[in-house]
Amino acid sequence: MLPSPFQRLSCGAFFCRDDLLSCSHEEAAPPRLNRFSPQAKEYCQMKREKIKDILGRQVAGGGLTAAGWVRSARLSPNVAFIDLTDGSTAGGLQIVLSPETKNFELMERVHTGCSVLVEGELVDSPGKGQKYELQATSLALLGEADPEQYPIQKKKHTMEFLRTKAHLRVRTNTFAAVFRLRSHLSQGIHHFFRNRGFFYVHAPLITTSDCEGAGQMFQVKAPGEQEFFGKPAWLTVSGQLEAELLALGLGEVYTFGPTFRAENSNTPRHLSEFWMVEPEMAFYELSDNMDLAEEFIKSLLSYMLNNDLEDLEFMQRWYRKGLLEQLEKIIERPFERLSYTEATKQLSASGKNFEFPTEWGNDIQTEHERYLSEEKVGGPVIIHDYPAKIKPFYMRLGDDGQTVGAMDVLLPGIGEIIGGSQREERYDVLLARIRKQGLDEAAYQWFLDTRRFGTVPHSGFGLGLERMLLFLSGMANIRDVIPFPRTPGNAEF
RNA sequence: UCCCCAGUAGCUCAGUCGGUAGAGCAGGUGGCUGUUAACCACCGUGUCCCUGGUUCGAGUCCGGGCUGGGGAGCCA
Repeated sequence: MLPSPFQRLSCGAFFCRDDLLSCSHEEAAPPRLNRFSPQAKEYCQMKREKIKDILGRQVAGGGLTAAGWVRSARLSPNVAFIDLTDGSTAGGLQIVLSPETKNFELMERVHTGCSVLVEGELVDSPGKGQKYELQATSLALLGEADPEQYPIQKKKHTMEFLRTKAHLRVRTNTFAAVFRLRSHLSQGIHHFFRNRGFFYVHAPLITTSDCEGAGQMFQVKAPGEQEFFGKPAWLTVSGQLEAELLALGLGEVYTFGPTFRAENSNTPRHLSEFWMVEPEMAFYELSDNMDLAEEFIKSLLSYMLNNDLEDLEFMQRWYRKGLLEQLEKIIERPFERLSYTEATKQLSASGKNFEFPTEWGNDIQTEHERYLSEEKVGGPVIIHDYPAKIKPFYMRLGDDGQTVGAMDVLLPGIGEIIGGSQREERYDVLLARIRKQGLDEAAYQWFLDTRRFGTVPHSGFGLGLERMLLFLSGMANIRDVIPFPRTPGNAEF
């Protein structure tokens, strides 16, 4: 464990060891208090309380200790204010200091970005904008932030600028809210599947199956000439194939983890490293798959409204008007379902002057998706049963011999959020499709084995975590809903 | 990868006809008993993205490049 200048006492308060701050690692000596907090001993009277809990109190009154980062500070001779946040909640705690506050003079060094520890009494706030405020009895400055150098100012910054400060942007209201939403969304995913008896399985991230169906892959190499795994290996683009193996034994499973695409995609909706949820279910046909996908999205939105309404309200206020209403509408209404064939007919009949052709056999383009989900339906749309020739080998061939049991869920403003299919469970048909698409059947022997031995109908889909988060946060760029985005030419932090 | 747009102070931007740059915010100093985008006064701030060219003279015009953004493709 690294020596830290900050030590946490059993009471929960912090103090600073200046022997560690000055890097003279004296042993055994009783820890001396840091110059910023000569009175820190007294903070051991009380445990530090999270601002979320403080603001959630039924009534004011009583002493407490709060610690966090200064969002803004205002100082006059006889009164000073700190807007304090500790990440626990969207709101800040209003700290009021007076010359009677111990170490009031430290306020001259308290600026946006500083970390402080404050002891005081919680009172009803006479000011506007907050219910409670903390009347500080003492102040400790844990970490200064030179206002001439600290890049985050108490004003609006552009997302582009904050992206270059990804190590500090979590200290803004927006990014703290987004990352709390991200955490809740992840929890909501596990919640949904656990309630339905699905098992959480872990697919490998390193794979030796070239061509998992989706685009370019990152190659994995160890130092030296030899192939570390005995053959070329790559980072996975999907856990689907392995999830299928596990579903054909466990019944209903899901993976949830990072996945990697080496595509040179430069858009607000693509990452080189992103997180994907991939349920895979035995004994599910395509309609069951679509039912599950619809329930899944609705359940996630409900979960978020029930568990992190505050951050959603923040995002609605600053980033997307009408966000909550939009989410509630989606929960209430059935998703529109359209076969690919019907969809192309509607596109052709729309009277729109599309750039790309809408004849049967062509892929659905972004402009088509937007028309269907934003104009025609005005809500989520599921397109199913696509032409076989534009879809991968593992999708189940329909009785017509022309279509496969694929389905995409489109969300307004986002486009494709889910892609899935019923899997081809018939050995002969699957083998024929592998051969037809020019793939190496030997590399898929283990995959084919599941169809040779005890095969059953099964289905699954993949949902992009960041796209879901984009949708429910109202953020515009996918690079702003993952803490440290990886995109072509960019892997800082 | 293709198309379009942008790059000027710490941040957001303006900069006219080619004549060597200036606003707001942030910051500093002083003032102010309650602010919450605080307020009032004063102060400072520049590789005008890089590179080559045209010109007496380039932030401004032209070529090449880099970075960022938007759109498209690929996809989740």
